[in-house]
Amino acid sequence: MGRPPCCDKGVKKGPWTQEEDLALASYVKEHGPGNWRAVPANTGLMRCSKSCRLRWTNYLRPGIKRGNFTDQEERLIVHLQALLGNRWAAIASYLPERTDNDIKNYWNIHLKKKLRTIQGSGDGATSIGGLSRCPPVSKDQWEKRVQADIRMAKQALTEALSLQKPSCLGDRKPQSSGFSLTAPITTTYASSTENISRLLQGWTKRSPAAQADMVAGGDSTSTEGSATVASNDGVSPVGLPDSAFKIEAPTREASEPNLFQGENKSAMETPFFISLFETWLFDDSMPLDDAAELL
DNA sequence: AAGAGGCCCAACCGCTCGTGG
DNA sequence: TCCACGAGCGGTTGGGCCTCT
Repeated sequence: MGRPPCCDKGVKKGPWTQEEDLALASYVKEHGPGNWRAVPANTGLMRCSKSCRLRWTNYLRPGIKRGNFTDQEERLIVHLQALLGNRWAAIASYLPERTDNDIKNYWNIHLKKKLRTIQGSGDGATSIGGLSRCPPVSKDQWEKRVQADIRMAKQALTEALSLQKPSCLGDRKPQSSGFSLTAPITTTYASSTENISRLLQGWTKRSPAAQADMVAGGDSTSTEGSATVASNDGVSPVGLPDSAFKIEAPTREASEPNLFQGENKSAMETPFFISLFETWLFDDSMPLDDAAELL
């Protein structure tokens, strides 16, 4: 398996120029993302395929929001990181408009520091959502605070998603029988030629038929992670096909979130965890401790 | 004003996974 | 079943910019 042979020799490295960006964007607009290996050859870019993909995914892709993270986004990241570990692509799938790279950077630069401060002031106990579970305030106070944080995060997430497809979020409560619509969707423009073509045509509204088409059509090239991120210019999460049940998530057995780091990235075997997670994330009435117990 | 140090982001590297032959 | 290859992910780093002294 080794490294791809594309990054060896004769490839340009370093910052991208405007011309290169233009060439890449034009190519993707015409052909859609994917088949990155063909990009350098067809555009004349002296970049390796990986570099092209990265540039597109993290910078050129439409719908990327740049700049400061909002409080809600920050909290959502903290909570998701506590649950999923350093699975930035998975976390990014819950944050439309943000790339995994952005989230990763933001975590490493800002949040890690913040959490260290928080935990440093506490007893360093296991935290959920980055908040010490043994804070100096009373448990009730602390729980309320956490609930408020979660509610804000949920609101931000809901807004982000509903901006793009309100109809799909009518019932946000996850169904116990399986996966809900609030989950990250694995079919997205970033990995779908069809979607990117549509997206670049500036479509902002999709008919139910088109949405159904996307779901039914599936996307053989879609995988997970950053590719699941929808843009803010019209692409939105859609109904989830069974085949899309590939979200990366820790297994139920793992009780310590950070143990998830570096573990096998195989597809999740059961919707159980996701269901629980979403229950926790979206159910105002679920006490944090209960959720933690369940996890 | 200028140098040092820190911060931040874009990009790269190396590994793993998925898929097709 | 095995192997090769393309794609994706997470960790790390280079270097520009900003702040402090």
